[in-house]
Amino acid sequence: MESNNDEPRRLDGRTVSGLQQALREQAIRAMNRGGRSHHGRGGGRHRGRPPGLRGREIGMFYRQRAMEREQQEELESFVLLQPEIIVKVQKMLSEYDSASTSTFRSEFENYFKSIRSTSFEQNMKEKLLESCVEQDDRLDEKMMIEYDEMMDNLKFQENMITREKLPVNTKKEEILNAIASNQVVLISGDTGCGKTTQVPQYVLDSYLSSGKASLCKIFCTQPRRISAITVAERVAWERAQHLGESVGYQIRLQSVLPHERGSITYCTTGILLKRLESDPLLNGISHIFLDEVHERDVNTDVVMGLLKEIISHRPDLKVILMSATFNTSTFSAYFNNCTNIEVQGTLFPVTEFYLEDVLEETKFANFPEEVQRKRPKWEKYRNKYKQSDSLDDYTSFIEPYARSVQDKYSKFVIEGIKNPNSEKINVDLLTALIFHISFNKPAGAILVFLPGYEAISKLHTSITNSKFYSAEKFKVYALHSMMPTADQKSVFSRPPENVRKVIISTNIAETSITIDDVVYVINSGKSKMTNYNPETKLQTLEEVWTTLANNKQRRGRAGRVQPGICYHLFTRAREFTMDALPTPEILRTRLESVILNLKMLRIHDVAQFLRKLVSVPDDSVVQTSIALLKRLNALDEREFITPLGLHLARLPIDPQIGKMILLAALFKCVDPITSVAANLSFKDPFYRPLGKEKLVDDIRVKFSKDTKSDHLMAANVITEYREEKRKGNERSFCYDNFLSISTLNQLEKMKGQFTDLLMEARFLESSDPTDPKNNYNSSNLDLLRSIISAGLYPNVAKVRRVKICKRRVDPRMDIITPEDGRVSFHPSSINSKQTGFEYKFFAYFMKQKSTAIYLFDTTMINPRALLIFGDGEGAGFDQLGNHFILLGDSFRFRTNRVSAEVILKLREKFDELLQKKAINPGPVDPESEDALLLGAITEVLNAGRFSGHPDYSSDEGNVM
DNA sequence: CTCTCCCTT
Repeated sequence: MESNNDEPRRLDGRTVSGLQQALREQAIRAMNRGGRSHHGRGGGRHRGRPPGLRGREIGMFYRQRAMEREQQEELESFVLLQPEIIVKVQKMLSEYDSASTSTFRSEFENYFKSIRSTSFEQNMKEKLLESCVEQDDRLDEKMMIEYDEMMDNLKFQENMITREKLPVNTKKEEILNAIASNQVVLISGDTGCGKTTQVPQYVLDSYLSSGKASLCKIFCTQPRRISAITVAERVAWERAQHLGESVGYQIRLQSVLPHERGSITYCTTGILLKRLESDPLLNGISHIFLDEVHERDVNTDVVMGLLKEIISHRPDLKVILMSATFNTSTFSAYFNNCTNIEVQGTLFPVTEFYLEDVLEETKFANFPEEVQRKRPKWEKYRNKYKQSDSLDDYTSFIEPYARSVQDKYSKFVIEGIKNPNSEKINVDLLTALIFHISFNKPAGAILVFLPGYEAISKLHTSITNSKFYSAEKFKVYALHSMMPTADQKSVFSRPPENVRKVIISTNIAETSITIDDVVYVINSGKSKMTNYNPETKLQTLEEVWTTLANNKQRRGRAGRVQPGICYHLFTRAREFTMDALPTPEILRTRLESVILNLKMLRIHDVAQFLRKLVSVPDDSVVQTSIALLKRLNALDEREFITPLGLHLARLPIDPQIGKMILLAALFKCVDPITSVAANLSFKDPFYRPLGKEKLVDDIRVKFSKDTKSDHLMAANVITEYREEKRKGNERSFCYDNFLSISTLNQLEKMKGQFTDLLMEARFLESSDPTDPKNNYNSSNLDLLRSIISAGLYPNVAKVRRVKICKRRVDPRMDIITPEDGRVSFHPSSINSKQTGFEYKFFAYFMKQKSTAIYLFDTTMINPRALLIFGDGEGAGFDQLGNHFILLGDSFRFRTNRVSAEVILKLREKFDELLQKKAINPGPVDPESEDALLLGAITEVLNAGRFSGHPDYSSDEGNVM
């Protein structure tokens, strides 16, 4: 350890130890004053400016120096352990040092070694020998009889009349022939053509009727849980059966499985991917349907890449890709130019209008002044102005188009579209158009697509405040994943006659929520999309123009019951510039989980595999993700999966959160931490109904109970929910607190799944998250914080200042991370409402840049926990001879030699313990040396709690 | 001073 080097150095004529002593005293005095400490900032001799500077240069010099100083101070903190703790912990550690090392638990070793040493190819070859499907004559006969019975069923026959009218039915024979004579077939057709419900049935029925049902086991993947269920229900209904006979579904934590053979299972793509981990050849499955491949979600892209390899080892496996009708050549080309059968026909025709038509029809001419304010120079440094096009650009873009249509439209329309503000979302225009339709067009619901919460909120207010609005004549719904309406049935119900239903929605209504009675669609042409910037390593959420594919999908939502109308609120000129398709998700996201899961499949050269996907992610993103996995110790230097990595890969959760629940098992605080993990990996149980934002924020703060933690707030919510449920009170509890029952139930189920898996991996002895055996430390708040930070590490931020403003409700905060500089708590985080903190450090999971870099969920952390559970290049002396200890690449803590020694030793030993536990999983025996180590860690953490003892508390400094 | 969306035997 560097700090062991006690070689005295001379600095300004003082000995190192003397200077240290002086600095320490100065630091302690500063802390006693309760202010921000300015300890150890060079002596007066160094303050002078270089000679020869003049005028402005002098100012620049001081400004520069102040900035540098501030920057260093931002990242520097102070930590000292109490002497009595040091003695105690050193004693514990010396006993621990003599302890024996651990060996592999044998069954785990075999499994681990097979994963590291075999390849994906080899594994498939081995699995091929294990099983093959054999025809079962008796089963075939039994199922043929059942099939005949089904065909005689009147209900089945009645349903068949409707089924035969579906467009896909015209291609039934062609499809069956293509599947029979090709291993891979692409079927394309638009919404409503019937491909999802019918094609798997065509295949199944052909096997049933030819007496080969035992050779048919169909899986059909869906990108969404809901569609897997609803499609399965629909298909069972068409067959006049119940779910669980020839049709079933499987989604996470919920399934109704059909008969083992001669059946169709609708499942999510994630389920198939998980199954591939243990069953890479999909043994027993005869047909895989991949539905909605055009959506290009990560899972579908990865499954396509895997299937491409699998089919050569499974010549009897049939793969059927199903897609909308755009971009089909991409998929066909990907599978060696496979046959593409295109199904013509869809729902009802939809007439399209564009902004210029809408202006003409509504006579709307009221766009804001077109002249853009000449910007002061400094504004170009502010993000929000950066991406807006200049007026000149817009003019040269719209002029040619405006000229080409000037004879077809009124002058005010041409002037309107020449105004660049006509491309911004205009609530007045939207409101005018909605009332125009309502009062002048035949009955039918109106669906408005807007980018996000803010626009929905504004339009909702504008409509309901309008003089044309009345509650008797209108039923207005806002649809957003965070609003209760998205979970309720009311939005589907048809309103009484003469009542106009208006739905204002995000793109949730593009695919996830289908409202049948929509006849009018208003497409703002905007949507929000996350992106990942490999250079800044930041996830962003940006408002973007929709693509032609989005427009088509939105348009189609108007034609489900009758011919419809779609109003696009952009010009035909703008449409011409729009992209054909959205960027595939795999190009917009981080890849840690994908990579770890590929490693589980024994694909060692992940980068090479990813290069074979339909869309190849940027290599720098792959490398960044691998680097993080190495840092988490999930991969070793040669990028092989480690024992820890293997445990993390088996958990259905991000590796960082997986690490958190493994630690919770070791530290016996399973209930709250699995709550945190479920919450982070699924979704927030709080609704945010329109107009209730402040109320919900207050309730969140109430649930946080002064923990200064969004994570523990969520854990408190789950605990209280469970308690209320026990009393039979859950409905009113959820209603009063804007909570989603279905989300809370799913979170509870996920917790159970985590503990099941932890027990299976032998980290726990009880699979009940609430079992006292799993929760000896669950009320130790500081420990809970530490486990959260250990999991989320290296996601650390530091609050430098909290300033209470008279004019604002929430205080202003000065927060930084080493990678990003200035960041902010997201306004929905309970910590954005706090007026002071006991510690300056915060762990976060989600960081996203929109109008600022926001941390969405944060927990205040004892910096000692970060030092023990984090990483860094150790410790040493700075130029002034002060001891310091490093956290990560940038944070630096001033300390003394013994404190540094103890902390680094704990860090090292804890890493060892985790690795030891990974190869020999098991709970920590309270009598063992491991318990001694955990005890020592707990000791240091507890002693570091803010205790009103400023001499020895760590760098909490009571940020105010 | 704010919240596209989806998912894991």
